[in-house]
Amino acid sequence: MSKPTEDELRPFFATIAARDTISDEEHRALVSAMGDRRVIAAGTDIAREGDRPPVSTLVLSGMTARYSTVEDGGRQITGLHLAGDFVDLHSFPLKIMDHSVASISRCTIAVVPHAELKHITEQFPHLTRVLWLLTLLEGSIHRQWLVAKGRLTADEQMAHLFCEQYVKAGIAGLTEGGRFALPLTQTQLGDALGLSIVHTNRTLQRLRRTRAIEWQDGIVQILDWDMLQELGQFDGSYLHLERVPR
Amino acid sequence: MSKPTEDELRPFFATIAARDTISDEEHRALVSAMGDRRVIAAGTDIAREGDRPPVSTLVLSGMTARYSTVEDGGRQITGLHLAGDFVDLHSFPLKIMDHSVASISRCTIAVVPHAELKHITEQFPHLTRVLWLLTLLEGSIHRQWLVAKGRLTADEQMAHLFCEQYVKAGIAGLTEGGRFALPLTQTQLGDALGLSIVHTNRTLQRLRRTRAIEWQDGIVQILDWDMLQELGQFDGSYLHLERVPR
DNA sequence: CGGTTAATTGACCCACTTCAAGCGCGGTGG
DNA sequence: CCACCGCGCTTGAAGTGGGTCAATTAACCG
Repeated sequence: MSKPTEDELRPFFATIAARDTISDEEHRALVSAMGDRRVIAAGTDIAREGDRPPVSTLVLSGMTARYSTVEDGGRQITGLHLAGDFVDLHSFPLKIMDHSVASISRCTIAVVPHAELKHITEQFPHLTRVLWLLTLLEGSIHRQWLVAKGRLTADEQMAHLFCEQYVKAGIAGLTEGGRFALPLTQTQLGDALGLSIVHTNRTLQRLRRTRAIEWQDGIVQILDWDMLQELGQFDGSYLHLERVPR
Repeated sequence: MSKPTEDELRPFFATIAARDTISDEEHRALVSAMGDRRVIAAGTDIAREGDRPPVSTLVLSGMTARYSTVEDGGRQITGLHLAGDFVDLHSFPLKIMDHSVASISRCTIAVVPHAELKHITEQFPHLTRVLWLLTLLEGSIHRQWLVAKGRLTADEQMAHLFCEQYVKAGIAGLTEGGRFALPLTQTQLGDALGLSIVHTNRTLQRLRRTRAIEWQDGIVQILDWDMLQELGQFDGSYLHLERVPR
């Protein structure tokens, strides 16, 4: 149990820096709002539907997913989160979780008490707008997933997801030579795409056969970014990668 | 051209009041932030993808939709908005529109300059959290649509959408005797559900045959709420209808 | 070395799409 | 006044993308 190091917080500040500049004072305010870091095993629920968490969770390393389940036992993953993502920052204004968040791999997380966030909204209006922005990026990604699920084929949708994860990892500084970690099982990938396992497997085989990507042992290697982007009709502008004063 | 009346703003304040209580001072701050009201014809774009709107738009009457288009010309509606909805409040922190918003029926709208919203974030931290909350409800609804699209059948999904629209209209005070306005064409309904027109039509016929709803001339009449809710596996908790201090 | 979980494959089925056509209605221009 | 058009809705028929069921293999693990 200890505060997260500046190094562990780098992906977080990188995701902010990709959209706006914050002052040293704002930076310090965020750092001092952090509670202790914690390591959690793969497959652990971080927050559950119906919870009223007194803290929000920042991912320092590893991958998490938000998901909901339906009556017949089906599961839909509605978001994938890596280091730098404030997975349930929205529980600060919303108060009650309307879905669950779980670790997918072993993760390091830091929690930020809602009382600290409240203090930020009272003392740092610009920083508040930046945090607000972070929660809205989520919504933007949700919309893109909706478009993909509603109007693209499974092949296009899967390519789109790989594009998105690659760009997101890049922002957080977690790519190297076109490689990044995607420690998902095919079942989980299918739950994110809203596809059956069988079809997920076959779609993935087709995608691999295009030689646009490789994916082994939880590591994706981009082989042909242009092709992948075209396959997925990917246009990253919904990720709002412009440094604009907010 | 004139400021919106208190009467026109009632649905807006009702959507807030369903989640939190705001002070008279906060109420006045919102009212005074409003710019002139405007009437726009059906089928008009209010904001377009790529725009950098200097204002956010509040719907006073009528229905609007947010949508994106894909390469083959397909359109996906990612949200439906009625009186009381702040359709592009998220453009305040995000700055750039990542999708378009259009009027579906003839609408009355009011615009709120971003400068006014900025002022609110500087002077009214609690009100800021409430506005933040409003933008997060959007995300919550997006997630629910994702779950429906990914894991429910077309019949379930359509029933779910009718449930959601009914509850949302109720919050805004726009229902009466189980009736509310839903001035969509079947094509638009299909675009919201991510279905073809033909299948939308047939799914709607099946739904009508259950006698859970009637839908004529843009007016929905709920006939059997329990059945509709069950058909759509609808649980409204994602709409966050709890008055909780934020 | 048995047990479990992830990935894979085959076979069959059905929910949803696409293509095509027809109908009713309101609007419009000659 | 009517012929014509476009749009929204509806229906039929045929095709297909993706689901379900079932079984096999491979890797890991205690």
